Amino acid sequence: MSANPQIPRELLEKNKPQQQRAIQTYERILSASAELLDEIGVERISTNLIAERAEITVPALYRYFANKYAVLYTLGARLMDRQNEVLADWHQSYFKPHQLGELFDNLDQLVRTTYEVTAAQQGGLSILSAMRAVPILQEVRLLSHQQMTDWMMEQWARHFEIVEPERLALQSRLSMEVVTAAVEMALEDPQMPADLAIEEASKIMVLYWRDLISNLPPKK
Amino acid sequence: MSANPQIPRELLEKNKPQQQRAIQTYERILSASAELLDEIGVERISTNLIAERAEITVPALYRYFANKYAVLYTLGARLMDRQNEVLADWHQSYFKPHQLGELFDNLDQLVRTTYEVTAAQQGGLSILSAMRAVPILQEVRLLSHQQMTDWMMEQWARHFEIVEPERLALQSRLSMEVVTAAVEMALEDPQMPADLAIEEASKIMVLYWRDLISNLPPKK
DNA sequence: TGTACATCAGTGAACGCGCGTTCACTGATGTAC
DNA sequence: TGTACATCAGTGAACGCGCGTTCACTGATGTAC
Repeated sequence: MSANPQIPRELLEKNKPQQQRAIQTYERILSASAELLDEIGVERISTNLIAERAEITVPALYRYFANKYAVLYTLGARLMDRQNEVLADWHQSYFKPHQLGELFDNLDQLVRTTYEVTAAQQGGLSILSAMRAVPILQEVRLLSHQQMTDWMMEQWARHFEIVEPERLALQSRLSMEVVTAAVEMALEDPQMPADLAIEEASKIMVLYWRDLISNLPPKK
Repeated sequence: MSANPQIPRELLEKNKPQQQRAIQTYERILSASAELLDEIGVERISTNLIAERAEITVPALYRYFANKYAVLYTLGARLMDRQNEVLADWHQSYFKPHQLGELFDNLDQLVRTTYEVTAAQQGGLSILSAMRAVPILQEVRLLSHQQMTDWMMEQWARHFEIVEPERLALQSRLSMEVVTAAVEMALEDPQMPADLAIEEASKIMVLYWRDLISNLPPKK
């Protein structure tokens, strides 16, 4: 999990679970929290309810987490890490500077996998919205997106002459937000046809990035 | 304010403020709530804090609102209405079936005005995130977006032969989400250059909608 | 293999506090004649 | 213009409850010899 120096210390873990039994307890806390986030939202969740759902007592929760927000932080960081891993893997597979067509042909895979990873994480959508709604958690998402933007910039700068780095940074960042928005839209509205949403989001991204490279000189 | 039949009755208003003094109280409640949402988030806000900030007693709040969520609902509905009004006005001004170039030339105005309306509403960003995070409020945003999607569809269907209505519906809906995502991104990250974000979001929309009409037959 | 000890994991009971909401009320404003 | 009455607006005090967190503890697991 990404241990970032800019995250307040009280959100980080207290005792790490060491024995088998403890790891199970730890995971049950996270899993119960994810369930409750979906059911009642971040605004009604409580350590009492989490402990009850996880079938432990409250002080057991405080053995591994400094407070309520540390639990939510851990869920959030996990989801961010998974989403970022999807992006990095995809880049690894399809970013070939002399054959950018490959990138575009497989953009839908990136969107689809991001969707699937988020859908697969218990309470994924609720975790995302909790990260936006709770001030102390807002930085988690922000930092994660900023880091990924920087990373993407590097990939491009390695092979192309970047004329307007600020604009490329924004394009990268905005792309992450657009994909996330499409995924959230597909997940939150039960009537929404997910496949079509993924398809259309991919189309947007292809148009947007094709437009960029149409005037991007390769590095001499 | 949009009085929608699908919104639970307990969110709707109790006594409407009638006298001058009462209207002031009512507005002070909303304004205090918006401030607190920004400062501590939806998860820590309480009727006690709202009343204190608004310099009234708690039962005065309960005169006009059935409960805590009704206050948040009112803030949310106001913001949605303003955003929707921006979209409708803009359509009114620039949607000319035989000169679609006008639409594209002025797309940045739509994004910019949406940004400004959201930035101008006290606590705008926090209200948006609260609507996503609290289950009972989720429907407000969803219904509002669905209604606006339908309305947009109508505008297009009046002048063009819609071959794939489901896809156009999704394109309309996704466009709203993308613009909202860009606006939220610009508002939530203090380092973000808002102008550039607006510019890029507009570019995405132009590319996306140009691509659509390039193969859209006019109505015979 | 047994046992003494150290460390890890989880519990029972309690705390003070702020929460959302309601009640019976007083005070302010508007209106009919 | 005055006054009696109706309606609107806001208050003081109280309620029971679940909240987040901590304490001193018992029990389970691992390890050294």
